[in-house]
Amino acid sequence: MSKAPPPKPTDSELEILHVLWQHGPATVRTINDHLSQRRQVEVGYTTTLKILQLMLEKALVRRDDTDRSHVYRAAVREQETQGLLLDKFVDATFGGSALKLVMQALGSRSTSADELAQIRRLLNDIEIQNSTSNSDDDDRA
Amino acid sequence: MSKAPPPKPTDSELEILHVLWQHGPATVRTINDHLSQRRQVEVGYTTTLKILQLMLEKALVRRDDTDRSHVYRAAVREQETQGLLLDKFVDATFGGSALKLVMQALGSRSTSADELAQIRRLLNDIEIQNSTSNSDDDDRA
DNA sequence: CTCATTCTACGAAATAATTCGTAGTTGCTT
DNA sequence: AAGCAACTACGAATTATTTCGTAGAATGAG
Repeated sequence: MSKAPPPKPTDSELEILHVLWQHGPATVRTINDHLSQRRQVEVGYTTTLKILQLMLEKALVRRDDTDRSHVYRAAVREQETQGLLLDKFVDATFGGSALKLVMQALGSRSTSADELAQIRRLLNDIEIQNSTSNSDDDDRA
Repeated sequence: MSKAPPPKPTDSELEILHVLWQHGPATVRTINDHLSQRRQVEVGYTTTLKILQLMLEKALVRRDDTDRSHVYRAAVREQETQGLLLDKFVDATFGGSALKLVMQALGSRSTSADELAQIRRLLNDIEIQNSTSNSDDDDRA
């Protein structure tokens, strides 16, 4: 019983994870540069450092401190983390209904024909999965 | 230029808004009872009161203080609020891609055939809207 | 070697959210 | 009228997050 699952990252932590997911392992300097670019206001170097140190304690990142400039890398997967956050968000905001979420996401927003097509494809895949895994669940397309 | 848009509600505030959206205007006592039921741990009465007072300042609720027990009601609409929260969430978690959000929501989750059908219907509606509002935008299905 | 630069560690301030205790008021019951 | 119960207002403790300054160690240039 030693493994606590990594906790929900905060907003700042998530921003850093995005950088790591996109660019791979990086030093504080590099991460801070990316962060400063994406923002209107610069981020202090030690701010980024501090957050990374906290993330290390929370096991959201790992670090290689062989060199003087430590190299951090994400310790949680992008999809899993997004899934975790999504679960909480759906519960808090849509009372647990993923359907409502999807309706809201598609409804109040301009979605391109391309995206709609992709979603359609996904729906097909899911229905195929459902019917093959569940032999008698036979709804026609 | 006096109207600031109501700010993003916090988690607790959202929980209270859910109660108000579902049950309509209510006293602190009533709201607190609902909250306590949905939780494993009871919520202190004054905790709920305090949050409602803050929500009043933020203009997330209005209150009728005619009677000694003030009656609170939501001052923001459910759909608009959910849309606001969704926007921020999509930005923070999926880099602004609603598509990724929908894929994740549908993909890593068991969605019933019924829900899938509803989403299909929604997709159809959207495509119809797209093609009728935009005369020359004629993409075949 | 000495100095300037770059790095880590850490303390601490600022802000926000959540929680609850206490004081004081109002209204009802006996 | 006296007392009890319920209500509002408000201060304050607690926790989490974000921010940054400063100290001290390591590195590299001259």
